[in-house]
Amino acid sequence: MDSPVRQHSLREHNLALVLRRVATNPRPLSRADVAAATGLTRATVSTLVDDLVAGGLLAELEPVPRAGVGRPATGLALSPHGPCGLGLEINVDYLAACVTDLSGTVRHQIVRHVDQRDRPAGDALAAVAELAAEAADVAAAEGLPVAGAALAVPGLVRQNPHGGGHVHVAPNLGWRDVPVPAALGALTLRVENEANLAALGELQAGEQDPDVSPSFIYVSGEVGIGAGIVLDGQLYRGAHGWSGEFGHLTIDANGPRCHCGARGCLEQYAGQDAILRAAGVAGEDAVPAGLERIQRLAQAADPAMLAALGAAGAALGIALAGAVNLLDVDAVVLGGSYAPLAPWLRAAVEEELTTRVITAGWSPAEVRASALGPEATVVGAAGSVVRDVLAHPAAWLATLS
Amino acid sequence: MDSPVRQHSLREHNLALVLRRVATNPRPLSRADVAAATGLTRATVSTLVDDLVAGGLLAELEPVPRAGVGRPATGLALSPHGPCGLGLEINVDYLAACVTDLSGTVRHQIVRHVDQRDRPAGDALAAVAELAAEAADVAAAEGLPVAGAALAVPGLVRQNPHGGGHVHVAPNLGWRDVPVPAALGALTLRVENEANLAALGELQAGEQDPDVSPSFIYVSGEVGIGAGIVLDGQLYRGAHGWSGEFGHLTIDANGPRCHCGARGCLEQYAGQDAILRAAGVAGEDAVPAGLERIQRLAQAADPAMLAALGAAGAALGIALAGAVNLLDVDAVVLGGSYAPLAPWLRAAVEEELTTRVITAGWSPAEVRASALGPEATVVGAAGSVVRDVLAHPAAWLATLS
DNA sequence: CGCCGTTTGTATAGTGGTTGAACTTATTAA
DNA sequence: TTAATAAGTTCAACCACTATACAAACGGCG
Repeated sequence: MDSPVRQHSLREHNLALVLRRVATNPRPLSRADVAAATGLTRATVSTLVDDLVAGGLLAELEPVPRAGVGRPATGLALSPHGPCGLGLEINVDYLAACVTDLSGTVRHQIVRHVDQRDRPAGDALAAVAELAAEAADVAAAEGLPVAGAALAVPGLVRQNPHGGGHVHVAPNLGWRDVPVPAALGALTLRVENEANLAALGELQAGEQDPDVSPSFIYVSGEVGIGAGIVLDGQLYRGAHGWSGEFGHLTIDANGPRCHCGARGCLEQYAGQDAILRAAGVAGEDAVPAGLERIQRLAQAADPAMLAALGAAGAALGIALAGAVNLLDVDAVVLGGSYAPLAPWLRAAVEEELTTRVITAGWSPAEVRASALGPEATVVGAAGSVVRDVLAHPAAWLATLS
Repeated sequence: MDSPVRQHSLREHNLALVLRRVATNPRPLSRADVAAATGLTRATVSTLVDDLVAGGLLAELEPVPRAGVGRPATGLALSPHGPCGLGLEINVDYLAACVTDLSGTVRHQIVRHVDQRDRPAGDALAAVAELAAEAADVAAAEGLPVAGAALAVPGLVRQNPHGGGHVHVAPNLGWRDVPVPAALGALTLRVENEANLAALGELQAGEQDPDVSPSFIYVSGEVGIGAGIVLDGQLYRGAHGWSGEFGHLTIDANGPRCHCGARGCLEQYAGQDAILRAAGVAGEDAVPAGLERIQRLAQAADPAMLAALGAAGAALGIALAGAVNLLDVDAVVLGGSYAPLAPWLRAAVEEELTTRVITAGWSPAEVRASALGPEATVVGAAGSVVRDVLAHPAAWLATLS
């Protein structure tokens, strides 16, 4: 932030400005449109667009015959052959990889169902590297250069500045102090918390107007409960990258003991295990287990399960109300396994938000289910790579020459 | 954010860059020092500094005989005759005003003890305008041009973009839907929540290294409990400016009813009235009342009061632990009336933070008492005006010509 | 069918801000 | 007195933008 600004930075900024305009607009824009929207002159936009087209980020479309009089405009859109992002995910019972292009479209996706709990961390990392290589091959076959990779891990992660990092602890994977390499082959690899990347996925899916900066909390209810916090259109990572440890907000100071050592953590009320326990179906070796079990029973209107979900929703609502009071966000997104359960959780969550959020009367926070559902994480991971390219096109162009 | 960047913006940025360097450095810097620190060339720094000196923001000091060889450097420092900020505060039992110069030094301060609870909002605003005029006269007498004014109100405020705003509700003042004018005479007036401005004051007081961006939560325990959130060195205001409604975080979902309509809000455990009640001295017409009463009893080691403060600290700690889990901040600042009570609160707060914050083992959040104490709010208000000038010197220079 | 008006996109000169190198100034060390 | 050193200034060059003029590609109209 404390860097001087030279002529060059100016160009970098304006390249990004033009690219973002085209990227966030649902329909193709002409150079003249971009000029009008950004406030730059048509001449400047032309030279900027030339660079972006030469760098393979933008593509010129066939000039469509325009409605009114005058010379028809050549449409500009994100290049379908531009750099793509590689998203990777390690989770409790599966590994996943996906490739998204510049527009955020998923071009390829692989999910491998493998239980990670009994495996050493090294094996999981090796397996995900294999998956990544597979995905990279697909990208290469489609002629997409890969800009980088992002790996989602359900745990506390310290990111290194130039890729790689360190997983301090991932309780549900049984990981502790696992180093993550800075690169997969030639690709730099960013590690990040699962919920953060899912929140980014949600942000991208919801982005319409380039002038609006949404603020929301994405709650990811997997086996643990995490949250990704988006403030003014930006993912907030925290001072050490450990923001969003939502599962251990206190619901009742004297509540049941949590594995973290404290008492009455949210996870003890709204975690998957807690819901099953509250519904009286824990410990049974019934198939299906976990989320699916909950969903089946809820769909069958099992009274115990409906009550359990109501209680979980209330606890979730109390925690979310605290977060909204603190952060004044517009919306709360129920993600991860909460997304399919949203129909049964929403009422309780909304009730708590209404009574406990002090500003609810003026501008109530919206409660919505994640648009992407459980795929939000991998897609968000891949999207985060693409997002970086779109935000700093000059850096990408520099790698080409 | 979506504005194009012309040559002019470049200069604006670099003017701010140079000014910030000089402002945040404890000792005078030479042009050459600034060039080395910022990465700009000496030539560029020279022209920038010329503008800043001409605009009355920087002053050249007498060239001190330097230690080593070479031409002695002319020191640069913030001008003592530069623009100053006017801070105003309306609180339950007093009005305050203060004037701070560019360096943040308080040049003048007035406190008027008047109970606001029985007065109409208009009267309080008129009285504070009078105070502001008085302070502005003092500034004029000292030859300080006033850059603007900021008014702190203990309530929910909507800011208008160009000054003024609307107080939706300020429960402890008995205000509801009170409009605040956009200007006091010729001065634009910004309205803001009390805790936010106090947090800014704390931020300024703690600023040493220009390359470090602190993140902390400032808890202001006045009659109500508010919080100011500073993330990466920036005050976070929220989507509508309503962040930091700390007093209504839930401590116990089935706890005592709060005047906000919910149950078990933090204010019912750690508010001034709650502490007095818990110590068994509420309702008595003893003198002194309120904070002073609490302080006296605590100093006298009254067992009931010590227990009450311990309980309040624990509740505060639970709420703060939630905030730290969510936001991953470095520090928690006990401000407002919590500052003088910090000796009796700290242990309980720290205990809860240690057990309930999941990352406490890796990087525990620091708990500290506010450096400025109860003056943080007015001083922060005045400082926020100065801060704007320092952050956007070009805007100030433009007003001169 | 040809001309005009309209809009898009490009070319060219001009402007503002930064760089880099040379130069001046002020001081210490020898 | 001279050499070395560092601070600050001057000036040509450069780069990215703006403004203006112009070429290109279309519809509308007589």
